[in-house]
Amino acid sequence: MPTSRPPLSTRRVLQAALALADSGGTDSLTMRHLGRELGVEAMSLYRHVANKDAVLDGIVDLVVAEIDLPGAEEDWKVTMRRRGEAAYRVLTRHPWAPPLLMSRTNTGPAMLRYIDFTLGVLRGAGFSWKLADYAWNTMDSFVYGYTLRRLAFPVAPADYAETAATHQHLLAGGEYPHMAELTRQVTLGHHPGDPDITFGLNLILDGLERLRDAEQAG
Amino acid sequence: MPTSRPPLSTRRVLQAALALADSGGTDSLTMRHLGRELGVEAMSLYRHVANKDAVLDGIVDLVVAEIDLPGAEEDWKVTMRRRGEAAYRVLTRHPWAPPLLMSRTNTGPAMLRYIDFTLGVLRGAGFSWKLADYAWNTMDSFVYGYTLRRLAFPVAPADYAETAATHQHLLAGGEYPHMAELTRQVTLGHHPGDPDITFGLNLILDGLERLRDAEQAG
DNA sequence: TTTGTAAGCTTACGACGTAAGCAAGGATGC
DNA sequence: GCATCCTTGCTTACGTCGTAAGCTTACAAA
Repeated sequence: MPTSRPPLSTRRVLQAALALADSGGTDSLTMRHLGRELGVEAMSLYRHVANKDAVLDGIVDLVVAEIDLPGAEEDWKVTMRRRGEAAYRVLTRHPWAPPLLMSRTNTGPAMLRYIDFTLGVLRGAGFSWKLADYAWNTMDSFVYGYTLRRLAFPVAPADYAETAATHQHLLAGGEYPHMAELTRQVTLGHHPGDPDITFGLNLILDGLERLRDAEQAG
Repeated sequence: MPTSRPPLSTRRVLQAALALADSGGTDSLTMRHLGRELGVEAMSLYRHVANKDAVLDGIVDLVVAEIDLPGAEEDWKVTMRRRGEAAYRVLTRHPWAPPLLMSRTNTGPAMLRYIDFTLGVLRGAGFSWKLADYAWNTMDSFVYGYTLRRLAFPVAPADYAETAATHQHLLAGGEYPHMAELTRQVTLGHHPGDPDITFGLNLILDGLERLRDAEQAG
């Protein structure tokens, strides 16, 4: 008679799955491993989740739910920038999540809430429905794309120069002259390597503002 | 004595793998299936590729190599826009590719050539090294993010209104008022749904141009 | 002829997701 | 108090995967 354990539930299964993914990535998230973590056989999990895909969908929505929706600031651009930065922070805290988030159609409640909030902010700032829709799609394409690229190229900004130096030989053949020179610039410390996500966010937000103004003027 | 077949080679293995992925997605790309396609046992493939990851890296670079580099136009913005559109077209022709492309560190020759070309265009347009680096990173984050989102939400523009109508019930609860209204707008035909990739490309390119001008003026 | 080497084959192992059915225990109806 | 059922978790098993280890065959060089 082992120590009695709390009974399983969908919620407990998903939370354990999230913890497992956080500690070892998607590879370590197997039904058997997840069962072991909960002190249970793998097949028992199927009483509480339909299949592994349901587990993946579930933990992705748990992550999305972690994204704080900023309060409604007076300035919509500030709100939107914070929203993008918050998403980036949360997604990089769970590096296994973005590939899942983007390669499956996700309509979990947290995601819907997130989108609804965004539409509200843009409408409040005077965007037409059409432009608001374009706007959040453009923002999110960038945020997710940026996050994924950052994760797939996991060089901390501080190490960038060093890594660049290491890869110099790849570029030495003269086949990629511009990359070679760019790498040299980074190595010399003339510029810091990858842009912060704020760079792109501001670029897009400024552009959207101009489009909104043109729309209102026209 | 079966019909003699051409001998295996890394190239032939990768081409067969590409064809297999194109016809049935990543799921159907298994070593055994790939061997069968080539009239060979699975283990024979390991004479020509290190392991399955090498196959995946290889076919991703084959896809990247399909992206036409536009000729150097007089207008850098036109060139850059075409570049983004070409990438989008190629990647949607191989819908299994973007998730792979973005979730593994890729430095295949086709990718390096693609980046080098882009840097050259931007430098030719008067961008500093730093701004050119930021610029292509921002562009590509958007292009890949947009492409992935588009693939994960595979509603052809023409079907959008219909799909929206189908999902109306999800929104009827009043929990997501802005989404509900947006959906209604789409259903009424007031706007066409998802933006074309050109919308975001132009937005970003205009913003980059302004930054370059400011840089040159400063 | 001998010998070396490369290409492909055979067998096998330890994962994986999950279908099918069983066992035990608590709740419910009489 | 007893019989019933339903819930929860367990056991066993199947087909699939990537790939390690070693074998066979055939041709080229000596």
